Amino acid sequence: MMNDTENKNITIGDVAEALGVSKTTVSRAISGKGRIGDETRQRVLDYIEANNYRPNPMAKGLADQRKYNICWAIPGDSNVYDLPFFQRCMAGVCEVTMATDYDVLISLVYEKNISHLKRIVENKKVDGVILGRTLVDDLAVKYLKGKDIPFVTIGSSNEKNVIQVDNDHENACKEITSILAGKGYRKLALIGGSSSHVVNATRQRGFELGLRAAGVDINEDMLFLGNETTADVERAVDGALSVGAECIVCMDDCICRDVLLKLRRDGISVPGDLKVASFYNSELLDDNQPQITAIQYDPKEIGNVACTILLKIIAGEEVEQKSLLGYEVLLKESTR
Amino acid sequence: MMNDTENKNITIGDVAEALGVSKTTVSRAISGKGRIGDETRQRVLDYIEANNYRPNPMAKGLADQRKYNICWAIPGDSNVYDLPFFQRCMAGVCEVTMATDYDVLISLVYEKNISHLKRIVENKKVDGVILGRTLVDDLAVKYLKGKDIPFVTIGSSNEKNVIQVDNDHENACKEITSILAGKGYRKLALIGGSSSHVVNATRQRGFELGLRAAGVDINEDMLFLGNETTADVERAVDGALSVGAECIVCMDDCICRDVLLKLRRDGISVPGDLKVASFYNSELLDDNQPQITAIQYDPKEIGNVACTILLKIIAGEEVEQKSLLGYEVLLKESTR
DNA sequence: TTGAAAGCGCTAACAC
DNA sequence: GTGTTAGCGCTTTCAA
Repeated sequence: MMNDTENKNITIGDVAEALGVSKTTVSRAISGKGRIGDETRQRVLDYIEANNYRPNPMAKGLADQRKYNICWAIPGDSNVYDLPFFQRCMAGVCEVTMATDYDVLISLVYEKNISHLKRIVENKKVDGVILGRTLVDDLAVKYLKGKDIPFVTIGSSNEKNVIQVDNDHENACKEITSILAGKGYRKLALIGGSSSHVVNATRQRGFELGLRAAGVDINEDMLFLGNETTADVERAVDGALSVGAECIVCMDDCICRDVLLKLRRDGISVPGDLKVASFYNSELLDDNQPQITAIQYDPKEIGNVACTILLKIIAGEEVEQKSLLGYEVLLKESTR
Repeated sequence: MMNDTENKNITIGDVAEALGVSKTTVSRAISGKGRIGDETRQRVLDYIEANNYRPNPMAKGLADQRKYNICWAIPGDSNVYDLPFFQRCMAGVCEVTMATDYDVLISLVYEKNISHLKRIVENKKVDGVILGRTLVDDLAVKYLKGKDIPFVTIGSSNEKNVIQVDNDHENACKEITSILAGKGYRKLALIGGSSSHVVNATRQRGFELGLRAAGVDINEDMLFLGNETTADVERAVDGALSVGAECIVCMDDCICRDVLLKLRRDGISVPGDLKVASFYNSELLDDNQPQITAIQYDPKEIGNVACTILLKIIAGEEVEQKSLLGYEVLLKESTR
């Protein structure tokens, strides 16, 4: 006898009929909700397994008002979304959903335009949202707070009552800064990026705490912040050199790369003439000779945690307001 | 009078009632299907607009058996998925869906495990699939062919009857190779990666066609293929040098980076002692001094095209079996 | 041109 | 413990 053919669309009704029970019973066997006889449940489960029955998520969603999708929202600006950070983070998110009934829907959001996210939320296509990046004055955060939908942000938000998961940037930056100062490099210049990112403010704070911890006074002239373009960074490098920096601390990998290129072009040797460290490590720095002292995070872990938390919220469980993840300080050649 | 508040869930029934028409009429006004009076349609449309009514996609999907989602399937292997290529491609896909009713669902697929893709397809969560990468003997391709679901592959497939979109790697590689040979570099070594990727075979063919076009005989000893690890590549570089290569042609950006690092460590200067070119350009090579001669593609465009094609198939339109996209040959310092 | 009614496949009161 | 029934919000015959 032929095994079950690739039945087009076997429904809960078919299963019920085949087994001579009601749809409700089948539903109960699957969901585990409601009371049902052990033997009956097993019969149903066996049949389902054997015939590869899959509940239609549309119907289920319609009936129980759930979508079984979450939204992964990342910056749509081309120079941002291709940072490996987001891919890894996303993989972390997917890893978690793979073990559940949930799937991940993508949304590209822009600094001033979150219309796609709005559409997804208003079309009720998702049960929750993970914001892959958080800005200081984040449109998406504000929007989601106004809606009745669970969401978590990756990276810290200044907004109140927002569930967030982040690396412990502050302590990481504090630690690496004080280590550097402890090594005797007391003229540390900080070169930082756009101040519209919460994380940059956090890193700056970590930097200052680190200096203080090492007993070094903070010198405003050594802070070069708000650099957006490569040209800005290059200017900052010149500035740092002109005020006699012994070590340049870069707020992130992109800046550090620009700094290193500039130094190489100018014939300034690292660590010979100048030390360099970065508050964020990535493959952008991997190839550099010498290897760069930097803070190492695990983006995938962030994705994991963010997703786990979101699913908990959706399930109605309580969660921490803020989760801080660990880091590693990699001391390399560039500050030797 | 208060403007309409953020009504929780305004449904087609609410609209119908408010307007004193039937749900059918509202449905027709929205879809454009069926006959309806101009004036009636306009009234409905205006009301919908004013009250920000959004049809529930679950209900719509249930009724018309569509999911209004497509699947974006990418490799789940950590060393692969974070290639900027996939992010950019994905952005291209999203760009297209943003202008439609469709959204994008992510699936991570592995070389030997496509269970997540299967789940998404069997749970009927999507109307079609875009495979971000194609392997020679691709599990996902085989699986999807057996299912009755539209899909397109990015990258070429050897399987028959598969809709595919790809860059014109063969002609690109042929062109750059013959240009190099035409410059007088006749001892060209090719260093290539895993042969389980269709694209690598295509590139090899392009390389050989380019040599032939330039009247250079193909020398098997100059082909270093199937290199998986950095160590493999380094060995290949040694091999290439030992057979007297004047120019190393790298099959992709990753290999090229490894080659460049190795050469730098060995004190071999480019282009002084040896020329280097790459069949694929990316930011991995951007920072290199000298700049590397390479083929430039536009991943985002691939995403655009793949998605457009998939949506056409879903809509029942005819599409080309294979779409080949353009390229640019960047001649830089490294082969000067 | 419009409407009534029957589903799409599933869940959840509420009976039995 | 199991079944009946009434939805979830939308589309689509079929009549009017």
